[in-house]
Amino acid sequence: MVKNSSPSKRKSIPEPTIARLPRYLRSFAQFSQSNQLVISSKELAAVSDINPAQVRKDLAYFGQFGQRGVGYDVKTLDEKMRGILGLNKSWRLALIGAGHLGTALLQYGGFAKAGFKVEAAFDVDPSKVGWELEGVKIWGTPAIRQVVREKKIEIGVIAVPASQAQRVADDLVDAGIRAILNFAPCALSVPKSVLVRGVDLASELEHLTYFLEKSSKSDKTKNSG
Amino acid sequence: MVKNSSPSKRKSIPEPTIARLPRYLRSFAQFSQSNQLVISSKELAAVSDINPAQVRKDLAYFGQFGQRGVGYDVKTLDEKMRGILGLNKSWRLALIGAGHLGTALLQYGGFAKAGFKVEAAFDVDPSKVGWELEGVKIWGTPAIRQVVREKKIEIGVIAVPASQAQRVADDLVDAGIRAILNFAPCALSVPKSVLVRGVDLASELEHLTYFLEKSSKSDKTKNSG
DNA sequence: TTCTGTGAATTTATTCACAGCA
DNA sequence: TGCTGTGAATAAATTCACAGAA
Repeated sequence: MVKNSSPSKRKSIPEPTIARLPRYLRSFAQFSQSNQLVISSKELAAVSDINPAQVRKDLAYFGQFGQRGVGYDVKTLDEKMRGILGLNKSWRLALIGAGHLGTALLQYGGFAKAGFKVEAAFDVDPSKVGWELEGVKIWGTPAIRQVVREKKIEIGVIAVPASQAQRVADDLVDAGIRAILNFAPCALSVPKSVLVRGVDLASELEHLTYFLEKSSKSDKTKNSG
Repeated sequence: MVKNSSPSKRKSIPEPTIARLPRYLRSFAQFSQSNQLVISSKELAAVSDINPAQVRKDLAYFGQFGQRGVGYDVKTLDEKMRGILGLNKSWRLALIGAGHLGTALLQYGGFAKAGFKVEAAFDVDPSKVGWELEGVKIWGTPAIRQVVREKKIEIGVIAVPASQAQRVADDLVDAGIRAILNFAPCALSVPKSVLVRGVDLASELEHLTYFLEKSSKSDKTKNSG
């Protein structure tokens, strides 16, 4: 309906490109640590296990950050990419489910480092309610709507069993959440204005076993053929 | 080099197809529960949020499982897909890192249900060594090589901090592991005979914020234009 | 020279559209 | 009629290959 004419997105960015940006970000951190100020697409490609032309194309979608004959300034590129991923602001998160997975997510430094601030945690277990976990207050699940609304929380992280996930998602949607990261192994139905990203741990293993199974089978074929 | 002529893979299967198989598996479970014996590609597509033609093409890569005018027998399809994903056997897993994430992975029933058996857990913390976690014995990390080899463990799940991940991966490789699922936010360098799949929790959030940031920006554009 | 930025070529994945079977 | 299976058409992503800037 709307013509795509804004200068920041003359062509729409391919999904796989977006998925690669966080990987580049990790690489910049690596290079920064070893005081390397400039990187070439070739180097970046090598550590990210990607084709150099792909790297250049990915970066070029967002502007001309490199210098011909030289490469890319690590710091500049890091800042630009953070801006593109929306990591210049501190996003307000809610964690639903204060079990082991929830605790792992809070402890794991990656969230805070990338500018995510967990504003509240929720759990059904009354013995947990009122306590703090890694400095984050735990509320009962009935409080989700009110607290999420009051604290203007933008992203919900669902770390509850599959049986409870849809109910939690409904509450988050009611409270005006903008995006959900779902660790429960089930699909969620939400209005299409709300972004959902699912991480299914068992799926990842099943993807591995597909290849293991396949290679076992071709070994057998080799012997019998 | 080698001509691809085996009947089970006349054409090589697209990666995205493989990634969708676990999703189909979840859907079959749903339909089985509600005693629906037959599904059409349309129904399967609706719950999986995929195009029906895509569903048919995905399934047809592996054989002709459907019946024209009718649909697919849920039970048959479920069994076939499990076979293709290698889920008919019980895979032997090692969990490295018995912190909150490791515990969450053990507790989360999805692994056992999909036929994964965690044979041993490992941790650097001496106070954990010798104890059991969800019925799985915890060993010290120096035991990785011996235990993995003795128990013929095939898949390693790395749930340790990034700083320790590469060392752990090296030990697993030495012990003859075939695949690694890596939850540490870093790339691992392993021989190419070993499969690695990384799950980066922060990346998933960053993917979400990219879209949130973009929609915020286009809102502003709307007002100023 | 070296390395970026980018059209063109190629490869891969998705969707259409319909023949064929129940 | 209703649905699968699949070539053909389309769309999307990757890679090549080279012009152009430092």
